[in-house]
Amino acid sequence: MSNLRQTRRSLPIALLRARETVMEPIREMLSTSGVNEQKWRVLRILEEQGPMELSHVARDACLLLSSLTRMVGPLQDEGLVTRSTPADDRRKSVLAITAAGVALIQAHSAISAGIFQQIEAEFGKDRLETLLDLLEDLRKIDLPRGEKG
Amino acid sequence: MSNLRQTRRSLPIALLRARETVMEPIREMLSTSGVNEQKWRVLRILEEQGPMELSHVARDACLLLSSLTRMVGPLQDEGLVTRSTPADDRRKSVLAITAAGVALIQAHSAISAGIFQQIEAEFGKDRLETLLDLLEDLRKIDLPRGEKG
DNA sequence: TCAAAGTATTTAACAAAGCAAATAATCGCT
DNA sequence: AGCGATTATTTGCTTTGTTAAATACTTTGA
Repeated sequence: MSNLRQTRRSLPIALLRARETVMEPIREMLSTSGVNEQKWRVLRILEEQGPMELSHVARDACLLLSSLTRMVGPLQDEGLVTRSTPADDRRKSVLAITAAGVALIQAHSAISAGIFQQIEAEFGKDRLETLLDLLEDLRKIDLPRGEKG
Repeated sequence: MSNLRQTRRSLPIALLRARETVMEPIREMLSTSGVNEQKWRVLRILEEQGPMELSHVARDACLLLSSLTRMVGPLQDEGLVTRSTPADDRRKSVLAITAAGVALIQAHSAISAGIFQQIEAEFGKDRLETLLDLLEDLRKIDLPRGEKG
């Protein structure tokens, strides 16, 4: 009945648009790197957190496990990661970044840092900190997850 | 303060993860709607802003124009949008949501509002407002765009 | 009026990711 | 040993990203 013309702000769209803004220069940087956005995320996560199980990498990189599985082969072929099976649980598969993978990230670290600094300069250091805090906290909220089935 | 953790916080990944958190229940909602995330965005934008040129819809929905073009046919076939060519400039193509499209959105508006309310309750109303403000401002910053060529 | 330049959209082709369902290998527990 | 749960892989299909080129229309200016 009540038809309030609610141009209510949409959190999903706001997040998407902000991400597009930030990713534009990063995508440009990656266009000369030989890896795409998803592979870049995987490498960064492995570099920061060390060897990890596939499912944990998928969770942290926001990738489906099946998508991650599919890209591991190419990543190995490019010499950027290695995989191994821990003896204590042979269902698992542990991914680790190679020296070449680290080198790839470091080769772009200057540009990457420059982009981040520009964002910081344009946006303000404390506001950026606040934003990062809020985003991390948002990640932690407990929404009722739909159990399919 | 302690310098235990060296992990630098990544804005792109933080944005992506926050978005995944928010989108999870929304994707579940959409799984019964017959439209995917992208189509949902297009319909919401048309519903809120009225008939719009394709390129403007693409910009607001964070879609490539070619991707949007590709989905217009199916959206028409499903009876959710109509397109027309304005007489004053026949290069353009204007998209408008149909009654069925509005009905589709309204059929899920209760669930959608519920999700948003839960986010608000878990996260806090003013922090959410702050987050939305920051995200919108981030969108406005002027990063040096790479001119390819 | 006509050609050139500009704008809006379309099309095509390939790589890649989402998604869902089936399969396999392994582990924990009884 | 055997059963159910966990972890990962595979597969088939759909969709989008991406790039480049083509098409259709409009504007500009000689």
